[in-house]
Parts: sequence; C-alpha cells; structure tokens
Amino acid sequence: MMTAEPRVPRRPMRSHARRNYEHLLAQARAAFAEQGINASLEDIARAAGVGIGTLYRHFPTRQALLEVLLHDSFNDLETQARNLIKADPPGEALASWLRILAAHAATYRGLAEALMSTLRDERSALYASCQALHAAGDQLLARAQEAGEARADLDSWELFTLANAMAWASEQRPGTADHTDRFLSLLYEGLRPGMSHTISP
Amino acid sequence: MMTAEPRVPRRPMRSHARRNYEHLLAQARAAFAEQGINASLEDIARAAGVGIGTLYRHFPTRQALLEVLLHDSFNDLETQARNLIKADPPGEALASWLRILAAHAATYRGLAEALMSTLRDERSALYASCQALHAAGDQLLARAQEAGEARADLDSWELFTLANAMAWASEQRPGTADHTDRFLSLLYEGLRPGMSHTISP
DNA sequence: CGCCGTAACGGAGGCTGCCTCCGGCAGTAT
DNA sequence: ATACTGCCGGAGGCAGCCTCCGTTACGGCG
Repeated sequence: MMTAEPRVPRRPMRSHARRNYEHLLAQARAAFAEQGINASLEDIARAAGVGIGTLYRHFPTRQALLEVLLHDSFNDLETQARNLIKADPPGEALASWLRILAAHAATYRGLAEALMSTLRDERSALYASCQALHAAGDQLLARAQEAGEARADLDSWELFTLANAMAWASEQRPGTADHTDRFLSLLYEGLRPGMSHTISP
Repeated sequence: MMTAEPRVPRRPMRSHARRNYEHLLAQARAAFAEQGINASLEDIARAAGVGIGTLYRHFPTRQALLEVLLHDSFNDLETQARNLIKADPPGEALASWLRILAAHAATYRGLAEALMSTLRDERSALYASCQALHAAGDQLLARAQEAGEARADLDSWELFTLANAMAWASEQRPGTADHTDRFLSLLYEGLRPGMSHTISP
C-alpha cells in the first residue's frame, strides 16, 4: 500500500480525509473494472459519496489515480522481472515475461492503450513505472537473443508494444473468456503450422 | 402515402446541397487523417463552412460518415479478396490478405478499434462491410489450412482481430514510419528465430 | 417571369464529462 | 474563545455530442 506513516505523524491525514481517499480508490477500482479506464470521474466521486473537488485534490489527474490503483501490481511486476532475468532457459523467461506483461495490461479495458500513450509523455504520472517495465523487457530480450532463442532483429519497444497489442486484442470480444494467452501463443509461435514446440505424432 | 412520388423517387440533390456534402467529406477526410477518427465533428462542419445541423443531416452518425469515406476502399478490398481466393500458394494469399487488411485499418488513427467495435453491433453503419471482410478472411484461411500452410487451430475472428491489432500497434508510435508490415511479419513468423523463410548464410 | 412548396440550412440549447476555483466548515492549537 | 489551516463540495466554464425547429432560398411550374 502506501508508505508507512512516520512514528509521530506530524500531520496525519485527518481520519475523514483518509476514509474518503480509500472510498475513492475502491469505487475507482470497481468502475474501471466494469466500464474500463475511461469511466466517468464524476460518477466515481458520487459513488464514493464525495464531491468532485475532493477526487481531484487526491488525484489531480486520471493517470495519478490509475497509478495508485496499479501501484501494487507494478511492484509485483518488477519482482517477477528480476526473478526471470535469472531463469532458464532465457527463451522461456522471455515468454513468461510477455505473458505477465500482457495479463497486466488486460486488467482494465483501455489500460493497454493508456500504458502505451504513457511511454510517449515523460511527464505522465505513470511514466516511470512504464519505463521500468520496458527496461526489464529489454534485458530479458537481450538475454534470449544471445541464447539464440529469440529473433535477433526485434527490439524491446516492439516487444512491449506487441504484448500490449495482445491485451488490446483480447479486449475486443467482451463477455467471453480472456483470450490473452491464446493471442500470445499465436504471436509467439507464428501463424504457420508446425514451426513450434508442437510435436506431431 | 402522402404525396405519391413520381416514377423517379430520388430527385437529384440540389446543387448547393451536393457541394456541401462534398466539402464535408473532404474536410472529414483531412481531419481524420490528421487527428484520427475521433476528430471533433463540429470542427469538421466549421471547416466545411457549414452548420453542425447540416453535417448531421447528411451523416446521422460518425460511423455513417466513416462509411462513405471508406466506401471505395471497401470495394477495393472486396475485389482483392476475390482475386486472392484463386491465388497460389494459399499461404501466400492469406499473408497478402492480412497485409491488405492491416494496411486498411491503419488508414486513420483509431480505425482499427472502430472496425472491431462495429463487428459487435449489427445495427452499425459499417457492419455489413466489416462482416464481408471478415467472411473473406474466413475463406482464405480455410484454404490455407487445407493446404497445410496455416495453423489448423486459428479461426477467422482471431485472424481479423490480429490484423487489426497490428494496425493498432503501429499507431502507437506516431511520427515515425509506418510499422504495420513489420509487425505483421513478426506475427506471421513468430518471435523465435530461424523458423521462417529466413536463410542463414 | 414571378410564385410558392419544400429541400436544405444553421445554430441555439440540452446533455455529459472534464477540470478549476473558492467560499465555508471543522479539527486543533493557543 | 479565537484564530489557524486542512479539507470539503459543488458551482461554473469549457468542449463535444446530438436534436429540434424556425428560416432561407432553389428551382419547377403556371
């Protein structure tokens, strides 16, 4: 969650403020899950029983709100990336990373798009986190390439973009099961037959 | 039932109306090309020197406008699909179709998304055209699969979605060259090395 | 050539959503 | 008590979508 409070909270957020903050987060999470990342902020404020001004004070931009919502996931992702860098074989590690990345981007409808656009604006609230993911992919890719387990051309921007594109693709048929993994394996193995791990009997 | 219309029911559009219609189309094309498919309709009307009401009379929805703008391309696509169905080898024909489809979806920013959402709403102005593309892909895919030149699992919805996803991906880095073909070949050949046409020296 | 029916026009206005700004209230300290 | 200040809420300005309806003027007809 958030950082631990100081031993003697100079100015602990007043309890009421704290409660509003939590309510807002909860309602935002619900709304984003239901309607995607562009859900109305006024609706969220209303659902949290709070004025729109309060929402904007706590979260000056939609991205700031998103950043807090995803904070934990981002931490997880970083941890997993660190572990994968030591994992073998490198090609598998890369594949796992793609899967993890895409699954994350598929958390909310519209998130893949937001993450991509974040990479274009370094002043964005999410920029740092996004950049970190991108960088992690860079290392995993390089290692897989050295091991001859990933195409030698292929750069990390392409990789990141494709992972998000697969998340985007799986948003395109709502109501059914999550297709992200399926799309990823199509991407990873290519569209032609028999070129993959597949063992024909 | 009011006025019994003459033998010729559609009178030609009055000349001024015709001109407004053309102006609107031209400005819409320009705006969509520049700012993507969600450009402000009021701006387009203004640029065409016409009231917003006029725009809405000619094109009751944004999609109707889009449909007219894309009408010619859709015809081209159909023609090309028909030709490809007789082309050999079937795998190449399928690959060409993917390329054509994705290039089309990359015409305007946001178009890929719009085409996908169109497939979900059969009352949409673009539904028929979209469905036709989808169906054409179906045939090409089946033929390639029979020839053993495309994965046997893989359905035409996936194919259509992936083509659009590649167009989406190539929208994500504006200002640079068009990456659609690059992404398509990554998709087609897979991310691992040496499984493709690639000939190592 | 002038009249009139009606196709075509245009923009005001209602709605939704974004975001800012500021007057007011309520804990806290003196 | 009183003053301080963090916190609140929503009014209001802006932009975009779309509808509705009073007005304009085209062009066929007498």
